[in-house]
Amino acid sequence: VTLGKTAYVILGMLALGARTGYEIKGLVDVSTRFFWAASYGQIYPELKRLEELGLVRGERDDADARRRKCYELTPAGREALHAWLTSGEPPQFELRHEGILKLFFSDTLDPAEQVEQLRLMRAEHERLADELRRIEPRARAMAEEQGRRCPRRVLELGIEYQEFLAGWCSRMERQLGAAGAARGA
Amino acid sequence: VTLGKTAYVILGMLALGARTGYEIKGLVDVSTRFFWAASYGQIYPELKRLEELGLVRGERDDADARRRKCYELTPAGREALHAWLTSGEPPQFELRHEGILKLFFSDTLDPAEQVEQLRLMRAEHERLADELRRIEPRARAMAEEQGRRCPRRVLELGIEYQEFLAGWCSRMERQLGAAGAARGA
DNA sequence: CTGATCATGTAATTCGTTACATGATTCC
DNA sequence: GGAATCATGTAACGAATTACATGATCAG
Repeated sequence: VTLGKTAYVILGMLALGARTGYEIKGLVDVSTRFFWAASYGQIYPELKRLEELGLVRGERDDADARRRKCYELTPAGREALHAWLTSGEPPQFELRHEGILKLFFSDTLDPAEQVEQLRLMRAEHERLADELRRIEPRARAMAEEQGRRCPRRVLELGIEYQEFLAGWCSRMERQLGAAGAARGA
Repeated sequence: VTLGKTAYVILGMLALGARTGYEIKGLVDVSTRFFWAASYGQIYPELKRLEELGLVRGERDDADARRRKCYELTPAGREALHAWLTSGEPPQFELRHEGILKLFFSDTLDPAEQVEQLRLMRAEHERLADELRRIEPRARAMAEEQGRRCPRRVLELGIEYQEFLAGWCSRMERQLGAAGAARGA
């Protein structure tokens, strides 16, 4: 039985201290979401499946007013997580970017229209960069209080990544703007 | 009826001169694949659907030794493509990156193991950058012979993109390597 | 004649999102 | 009491990959 990558998101979040499906989803939404998203529709069934596989153990505490089910990693789960973290396979990588796709086919557009699409794409990446920057305090706290540096490192990569794409758009806008102006003059 | 993004890949490739499903797939594999992939399992059914919608017209020529079906854009198809290219919605963007995901959870690994994972991730992005560079002559030819500049622009973005990620890994490897050496000394 | 490439398609499966259903608790 | 949030789950759907099936043509 091979686990999907999303299973490791769950195992990883449990290792970071999340206990319920709800908490996992909450953490994902302020961290891995930007390079690996997950929805309730995946998380709850996958938790059940991981329990059947013996990688997590779930317990419903009757004393708990919220009728939540708290999970924790089993030794086997911890092992599976570590095995994945150190496995030698080239990591899966997949991008779907509608903005770049449009750009690819944009030779029939006039420069002004192309610039407009670039602006739209840049706005989106700037928005994402902002969203990430708003998370920074949380990541900094985690690094300082718990000594967990990786989430912050990855967050910083995320910000640079969004800025890289926004910056490329910006440069391209200037280039096309100059070309358009030259033609117009 | 709203079209999926992959429908626009097909419309766009037909606009660029591809005629059959096979040719579309071939072009996708040396161009958009890196930011929007498509398989036969999508292309052929989608071509049929686009024909029913009147956006493409397909013809099977009996004189053709290969029993292929040649498609072309209808005016409605050209319009749909142009409407999408100029639409004001923020472009869809989705990334699934296992390497970054691993990194996020890597606080339990020792520096040497972390560096090893970074090397793996960097190797992958360097490989992709190379793959893209091998396509460049094709894109340059298209720009010079047909005046289509967008594919080349996008290819250059693709190369810079892969190099950006490889470069980040490289920097991080050095950082962790230095930290590990300091600890070891 | 044989392997590579051209060529079209379908079926099964996997992965993931969205929407829905339900209800408790906490804060104001 | 009412809104926000906590909390768990399922069902329907959609998007995409993979594997399979089939066969023609072309280059050596």
